[in-house]
Amino acid sequence: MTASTRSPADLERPVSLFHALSDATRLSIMGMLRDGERCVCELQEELDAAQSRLSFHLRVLKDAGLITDRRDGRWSYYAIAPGALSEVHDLVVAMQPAKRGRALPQVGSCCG
Amino acid sequence: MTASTRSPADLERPVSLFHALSDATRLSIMGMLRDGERCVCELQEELDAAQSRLSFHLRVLKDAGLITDRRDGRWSYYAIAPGALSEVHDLVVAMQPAKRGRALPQVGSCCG
DNA sequence: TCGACACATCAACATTTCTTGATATCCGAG
DNA sequence: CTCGGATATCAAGAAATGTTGATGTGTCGA
Repeated sequence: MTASTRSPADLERPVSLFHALSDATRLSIMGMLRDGERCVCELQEELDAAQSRLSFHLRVLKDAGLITDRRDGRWSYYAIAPGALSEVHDLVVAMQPAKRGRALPQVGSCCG
Repeated sequence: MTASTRSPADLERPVSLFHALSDATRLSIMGMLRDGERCVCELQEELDAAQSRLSFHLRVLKDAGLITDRRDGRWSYYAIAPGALSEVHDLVVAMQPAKRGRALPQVGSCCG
C-alpha cells in the first residue's frame, strides 16, 4: 500500500479535521482563540451568533480535537488545542507532490 | 479590524479550500495525484467509484483551485494545482496561536 | 432556597452536500 | 459519417449538516 492508496479508516481523522475548519463561523472562532482563551459569552458577543448555534460549532471543533474547554465556575473557556494545528499542518505538507519522486506526466499511458 | 475579526467575504476562500479537503473520496484523489497527473479512468478504477460521482468530486476540487485539468483527446488529466496547497499551508500557519504576542489567559475577565 | 446567569442539549425544520442513474458532449477510429 | 469510448452534466432522491427556539443542568449570589 502506497501513500496514495489509503483505507477509509486512515482518512477519517483528516476528514474530521478539515471538515471542522470548513465553516465560516468555526474559522471565526479559531481566529478569536488565536490570541488566547475565551469564554462562550465573549465569542457570542463578538460573533453575534445565537447561543445554541455557537455551542454547536464549538462542539464540532472540540470533537475534532482542535480546541479544548475548561470549566471555571459558570463559565466555559475554550482555547486552541496545542498540537492540533500542527497535525493539520503535517497533513497538508504530506499532500504536496513529491518533488524528486518521479512525478512523470505519464502522458498517453492512459487506458491502454 | 484585527486578524481575529474577519468579514465573511475573507472567509469564503478558506472555507472553500477546507471544504474541498473534507471528504474521503477527495482526499484519496489528492493522494493519487501526489505522484503525478492522472486521467479520470485511472482514478475511477483505483477508487472503484461511479463515474459521475468521481466527476462530481473532481469538480469540487477544481472549483476550489486545488487541482487543474487538461484535456488531451478524449481523456482528461487532473493534477494538483501548483501553489494551491501552500495556500492551505499558509492558512493553517496563520491560525496558530501567536507565540510571543501576549496570549494572556485573561482568566476572570469574562463577562464583567 | 430561590432566582438569574452561562452554557449544553434536544427536537424540528431548513439547507447543503452527496449519490445514483440517465442523458449530453466531445473525440478518435473505422 | 457513424459508432463507441471518455467524460461532463443534470435531475431526483438520500443523507448529512446547520439553524432556531425550547428546555435542562450546574453555579453563583442574595
